[in-house]
Amino acid sequence: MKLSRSFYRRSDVCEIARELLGKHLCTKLDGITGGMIVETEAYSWRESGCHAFNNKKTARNAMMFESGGVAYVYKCYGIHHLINVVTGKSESGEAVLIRAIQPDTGTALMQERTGQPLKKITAGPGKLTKALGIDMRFNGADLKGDLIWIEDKKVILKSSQIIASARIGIEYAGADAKLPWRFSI
DNA sequence: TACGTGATCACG
DNA sequence: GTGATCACGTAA
Repeated sequence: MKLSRSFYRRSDVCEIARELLGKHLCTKLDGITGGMIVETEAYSWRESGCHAFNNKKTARNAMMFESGGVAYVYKCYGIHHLINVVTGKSESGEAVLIRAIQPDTGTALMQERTGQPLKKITAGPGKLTKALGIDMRFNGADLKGDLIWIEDKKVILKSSQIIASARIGIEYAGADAKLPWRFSI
């Protein structure tokens, strides 16, 4: 079952980031590919690690201000596509970065796209987008559509299985870089 | 550890 | 227009 819009439109982005663990991110291009989400990070306009810090809207981050339930895709270091799930109400400027998945659907296609051993796909945010075929076409895509969606397969996680830690790659954010807004299984 | 990489944004 | 910067990946 695909996650509902009301799941995404809640106000606590950290809670949503935590609850996305164990859900399944899927895309459909040549075929369906997907896997279980095992690592996420929360971002909010209130802190300096976020593209939407201070509610500053730019061409790149505009999708972060849509109402929850769409994808925000951007290119990092000119090379890698990164995907976020936009959360909250319209104009709230919050999103969850998907950092890693555990592939389980369409694995042959994912290997073909990445040319990598399957387990390496779990390793980082730029690699999972390549495996799932995600590029700028996905920016703004509706997560209840047929191109990309997140499915609840009723995986039950104990709270002891979830680790909260500091987010990766945002040293420039000063004190906000230390917020424990990264969640992993 | 270090560096390639090019889009993006704040400045004129 | 231009230059500094960057939510990464890879090799070593």
